Amino acid sequence: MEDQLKKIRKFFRIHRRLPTYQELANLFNFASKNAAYKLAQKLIDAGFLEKDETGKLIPKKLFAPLPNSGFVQAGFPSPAEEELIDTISFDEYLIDKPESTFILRVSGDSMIDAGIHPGDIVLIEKGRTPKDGDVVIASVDGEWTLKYYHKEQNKIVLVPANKKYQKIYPKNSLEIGGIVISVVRKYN
Amino acid sequence: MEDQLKKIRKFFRIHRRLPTYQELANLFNFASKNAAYKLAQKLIDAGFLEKDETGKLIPKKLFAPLPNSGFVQAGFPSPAEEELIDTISFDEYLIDKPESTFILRVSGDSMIDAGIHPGDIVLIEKGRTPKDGDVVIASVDGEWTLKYYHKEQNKIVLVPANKKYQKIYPKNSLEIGGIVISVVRKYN
DNA sequence: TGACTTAGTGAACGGTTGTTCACTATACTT
DNA sequence: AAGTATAGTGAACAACCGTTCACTAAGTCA
Repeated sequence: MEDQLKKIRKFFRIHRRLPTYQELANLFNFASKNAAYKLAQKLIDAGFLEKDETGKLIPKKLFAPLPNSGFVQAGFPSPAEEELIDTISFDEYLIDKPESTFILRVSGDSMIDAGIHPGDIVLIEKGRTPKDGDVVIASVDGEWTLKYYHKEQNKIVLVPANKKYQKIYPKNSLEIGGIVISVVRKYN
Repeated sequence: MEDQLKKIRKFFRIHRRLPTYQELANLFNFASKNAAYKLAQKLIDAGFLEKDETGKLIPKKLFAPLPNSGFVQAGFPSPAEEELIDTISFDEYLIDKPESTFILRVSGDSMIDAGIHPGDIVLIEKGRTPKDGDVVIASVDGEWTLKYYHKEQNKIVLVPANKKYQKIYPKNSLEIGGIVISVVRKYN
């Protein structure tokens, strides 16, 4: 089943859409569309694909799981090996709840020691209760900044990841805009 | 034209595929498919969309540009505003050349001061000549590691972004696996 | 052995697909 | 005022769409 998904993902990567049943049949050298239809149905039942209300195949939210392409120091994984260039959909990998997730570009270096640099893009999910240690976007003195969310004996502390800045003990109200669920950086 | 793209992107986000011409017509309250057809053709000519060899619409590589959702410190951008949850395709944003890009998970902390942490995912493009200051994946003593690529009077130096480690002056052969074009980190 | 599941073939269906053509109404030039 | 783009209508075309049905061959299990 993994092999079949691999082929379909490859089609998806190349054509930027999922195949029709005829195309699916060609992909697997089936003489009949129906074989493809049944295969697709099986993959749908197994939760790997989805269908439109019009019957068209569409990618599941988590269509392509992250390929286990090995660790950097463990010998060089050849990208020529098909499996490694198997597309992952970063969209679906990064975003669980599209309706409550949004994007910000980071300015300032207050979280630089947490690996969040100016110019990076952060994905923020709102409406979730922050856990101790989460990176949150919070309103401090009318300005929104990124900080670690910590608790010290039942009191909330906002901690920057940069020695240049100080911890913040919010006095009255503390507004949390959301918690940072991922960081994306692109060079050049 | 931006408004029209917005509607199409919204359809794409919801349905996980681009509309047919009939659906496009419904989307814009056109009575005729042909109006949609012409609109699509215009957007294709302007470089915002693409067509299959079968005529179907497919997303451009850079289909949805990154929404300019403002900087963190510049007042809180409300995600309720439609435009902000306008999907960006991270895939297309991050990956220019799918055929020569692959994914690695980072182990080790040799680039931690560059904001590349253990567990992060790096996107690597192979076959490109590194520029001074690029982060590259290089083979050092038979092991692959991430390092800054620098030149000191015509000689190549591999510089880690962590004071714990030392610069490497490669003696004979130096194998560059590719250059890091982006970093993706997901929390939890 | 015999019953049952699974995987694929092949044909058929009504509806939808992308595309083209001829036509109309509105707006923008000069 | 006349001419010309631009935007949308409506109908038509063959080709293809998803889906269903009846059937076959191979494998599995008891």
